[in-house]
Amino acid sequence: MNKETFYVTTPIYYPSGKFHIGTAYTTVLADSMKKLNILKGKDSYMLTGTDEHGQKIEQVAESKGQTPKEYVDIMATAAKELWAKMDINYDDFIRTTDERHEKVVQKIFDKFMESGDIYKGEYEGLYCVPCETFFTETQLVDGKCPDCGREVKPMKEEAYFFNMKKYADRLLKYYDEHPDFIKPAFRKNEMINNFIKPGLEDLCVSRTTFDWGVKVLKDPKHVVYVWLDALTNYITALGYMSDDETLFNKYWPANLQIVGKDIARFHLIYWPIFLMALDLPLPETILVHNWITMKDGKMSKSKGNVVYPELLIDRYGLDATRYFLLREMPVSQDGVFSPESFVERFNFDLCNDLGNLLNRTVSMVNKYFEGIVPKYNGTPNEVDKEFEEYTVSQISKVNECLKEYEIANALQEIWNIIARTNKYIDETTPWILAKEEDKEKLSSTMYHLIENLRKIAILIKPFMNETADKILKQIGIKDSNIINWDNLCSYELIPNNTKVIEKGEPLFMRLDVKEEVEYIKTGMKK
RNA sequence: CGCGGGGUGGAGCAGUUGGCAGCUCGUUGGGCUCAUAACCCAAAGGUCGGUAGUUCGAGUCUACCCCCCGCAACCA
Repeated sequence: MNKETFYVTTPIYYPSGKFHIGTAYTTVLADSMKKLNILKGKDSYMLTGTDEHGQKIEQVAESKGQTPKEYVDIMATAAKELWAKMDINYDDFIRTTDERHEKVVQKIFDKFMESGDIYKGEYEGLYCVPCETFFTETQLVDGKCPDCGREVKPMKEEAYFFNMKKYADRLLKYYDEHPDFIKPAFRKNEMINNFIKPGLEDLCVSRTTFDWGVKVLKDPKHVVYVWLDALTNYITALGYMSDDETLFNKYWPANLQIVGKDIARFHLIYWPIFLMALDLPLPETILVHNWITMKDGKMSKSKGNVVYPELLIDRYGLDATRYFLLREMPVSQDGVFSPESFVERFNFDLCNDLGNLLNRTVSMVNKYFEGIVPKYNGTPNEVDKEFEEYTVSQISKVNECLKEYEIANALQEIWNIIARTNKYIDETTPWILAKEEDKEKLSSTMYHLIENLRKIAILIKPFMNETADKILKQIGIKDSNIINWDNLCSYELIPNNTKVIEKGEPLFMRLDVKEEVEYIKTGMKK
């Protein structure tokens, strides 16, 4: 009943087009953290969703001859299909067009009006009449509208503003007192130097130039403008200010909110301030990750270098795709996607190191012990002892990385265990032990190999669930009590008479580099 | 102009509190046969962007400079 809780969120994605691997990355990251915390025995909850309001959606829908609602319904369905395909274990999918969300946004807006945090003012900007859009000076291309290239002119419109200035000092103090609030830490300096120190500007929270949004109850010609609508999803989804606040009371504040660097500012400044204004606790950690880029820079449709997750999943499987994304993206730096690196990681890490380790181990247990894993006999020799010590120390390294949400490093440390386990086979040379009929040593070696495979399976389970289960199945481990994070370090858990599968099945089949690189390149151009 | 990130053997990257420069891939040579032509070992290869300084000692600290990427405010 009183299990520790873990609440993780992704951003709500803006469905102005198909989701690419960047979006998939964020979601996989969140999903992995949820799965990890389930393995740790926590009551875990994950939220994702879509941000469906705004002028751009209105325009995209119109260009397709659909109403905004028709359009976002299609996109939300597509998103859910993708997450199902990617084994994303979310608990709730919030849409900003959900009634439960809209009603609470209106309540929050009213509350801020009453408290004086929101006031009526005038929004001044450069307006492109044909596009019906405001732009900032820096957005303009040669002083003209970036969309249509026509002249823009200064315009004013009535708008509501949120008083950000008032909270600037409190925010700085909060940053200072909560070093884990922002990860990686350099993002904090970026926010302070660029936005807070020069003086926060108040945020425009309503517009009158378009309709596709949440109506302001007390002034219906206004719709709530983007961030107040979007950011509050993290609490409206939990039922905050609704008739039933059970989930909210249980899971808020969030333990981890994952965002891309493009929306860092909104989550690191405006979001905490909104929460302060509501007198709510702030999330424990907001993790800002960088982007997946291509060799020629950012992914963009015009460059024809966009990679969609389906391309990789359909041909190479979900786990290979998830592994690549998590392994190749160092959260605090941009990671480069290339077909070559994808295929190489697949072959080296998945086939040669992991797949082959399982295969040779299963084969030996069958050959030398009729498939029955021998009993544990401690560490009868130095080699076994050193092997156990190494593995256990690696596991604590993995935990350290995960604590800091350095997932790529965590995977690297896990793969070090895999490499060390392969090396252990060469150190112990079971084929020679078999010839010499040194049953004691041979038993210990086989037991240690199986035990390490159990550990490896658990370690990768949050990231590659299906592969982990395949490994456990092949080494004959069924008892869920020995498949959890807490007893990861123990070496005494393989039950007597555990029997490995008779004929090992390859986890991953190696790829022809040339052929597959070509395949991915072709797929990227489509 | 400002702010943030980065500049480490052929490629991609690690290098917390300053102390013989590491990893993966590639190259070369060797070993093994349990295994998915997989696995293991070894070697070659770096004046750690530049200059000056602090120090017994700096990739790691200080100052200045050069180059690359991103951000620059209401654009999801």
